[in-house]
Amino acid sequence: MRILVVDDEEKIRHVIREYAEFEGYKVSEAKDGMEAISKCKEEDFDIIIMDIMMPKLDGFSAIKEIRKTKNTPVLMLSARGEEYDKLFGFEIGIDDYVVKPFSPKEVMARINAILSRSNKKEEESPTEGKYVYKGLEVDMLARNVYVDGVKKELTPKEFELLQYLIINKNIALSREKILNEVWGYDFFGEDRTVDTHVKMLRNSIGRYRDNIITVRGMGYKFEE
Amino acid sequence: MRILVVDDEEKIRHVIREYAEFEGYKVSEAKDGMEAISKCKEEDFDIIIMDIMMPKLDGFSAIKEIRKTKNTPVLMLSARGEEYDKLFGFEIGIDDYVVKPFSPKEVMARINAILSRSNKKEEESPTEGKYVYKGLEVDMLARNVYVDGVKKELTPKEFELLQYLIINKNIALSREKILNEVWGYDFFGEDRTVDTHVKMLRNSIGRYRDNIITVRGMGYKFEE
DNA sequence: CATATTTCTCACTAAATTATCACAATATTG
DNA sequence: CAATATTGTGATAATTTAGTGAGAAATATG
Repeated sequence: MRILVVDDEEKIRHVIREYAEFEGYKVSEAKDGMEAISKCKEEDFDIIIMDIMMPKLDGFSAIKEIRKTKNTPVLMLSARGEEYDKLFGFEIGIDDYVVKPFSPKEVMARINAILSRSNKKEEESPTEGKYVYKGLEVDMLARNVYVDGVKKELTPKEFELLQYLIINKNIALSREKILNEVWGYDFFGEDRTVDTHVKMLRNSIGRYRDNIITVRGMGYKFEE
Repeated sequence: MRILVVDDEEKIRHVIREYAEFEGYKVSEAKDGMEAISKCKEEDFDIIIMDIMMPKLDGFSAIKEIRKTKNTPVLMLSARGEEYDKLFGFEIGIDDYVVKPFSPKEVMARINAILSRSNKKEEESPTEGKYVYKGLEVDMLARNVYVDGVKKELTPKEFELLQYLIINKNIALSREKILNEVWGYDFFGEDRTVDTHVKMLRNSIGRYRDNIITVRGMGYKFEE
């Protein structure tokens, strides 16, 4: 089950993500209406959680646009009072709405309610559990890395980079994509930064350094 | 599974009873807050369905009173608009709510959702019994902590934090997640508060302080 | 309702991490 | 092979993060 959370506040997105992931949903985020539309073009979601007031493009307009091609259920978020009346008069179908500040439990209950109407089943994401390749062991939950039985202390970025490479093992990843996924869309630095972190990561994983392959002209990949 | 339906309208109570009994629940009724309180003293319910506006004692106050001794999940009923704002600002956890007029099916779906969630949680968390690691003994029921045989007096938060870390041992927990689970979703304070409590907890558990590992850029974990 | 305890925030410090740069090394191309 | 493009890497400055003591605020206790 995939959820798209659209809100300009990082904290809101995060809290919904936390709860939704706990219940086994796969969560994507967008920080405004424009981003929501493009994410919906890339991927099919089972439900969209959408704030009304956002920079660039507001929630109503975004839904209007998305609904031209898809019929994804929508749960609206709104600040107290804000647009309250419009919501009910809105000509496009909203499946439910919640007023901020909300309790995450409530939102989850509503998400579950909407989704149970159109039920499906989901898969396990490889982000959890342990990845083991020869003497390289990466515990995604505990955030531990062992090389031939020896625990290695990785910095947060090193770990997240390794995690991302492993999740996408055997796939060549551009620096840009790596920056977007590991650093976040709000990072506006050099793409050579990736190189430096790959260097450090390689140093941290000893003889498995060679499993991080340089893809010339593009970026890197982890190869088994 | 026992349900308590609290509403001053006989018709409402009746329709919920019909549906709930059909699904195998045992249903009790109360027609106002006072009656609800006394019924809860007599018997333990698995869930309470409670209207807000009622004669004698309203739903909020009744829940407040009941929650002093029990932690029964609550599904609130409310007329549209009525007390809407209060519901969200309500300091006592409501598990869900439904706006009248409602469809009985929807109410049943929500009841089932709440109950399956609360059952799950009990199974997953070994909150009962004792946790022993070397000379560290944590009695979850008695809320006692012994370090090498010496009893340590922890503050409530210290204990709950330790308990949560132990229940999730070997899992890296973000500050945010810790706040959500230990402090509750209605806590909107600093996430550095966790740090301070970790500091105090570490001081309280003597040589086992090192088992509470700092996960840089993320939070903490308890490691055996 | 005064006192004690607990909880939370803040400010400061020390330490770790990160990003960038410059240059070296290596690969690619004509 | 020389010229060019691309990646590797050491050094370092800037930034971020966690530990902590002090004290305010909230809560519990008698």
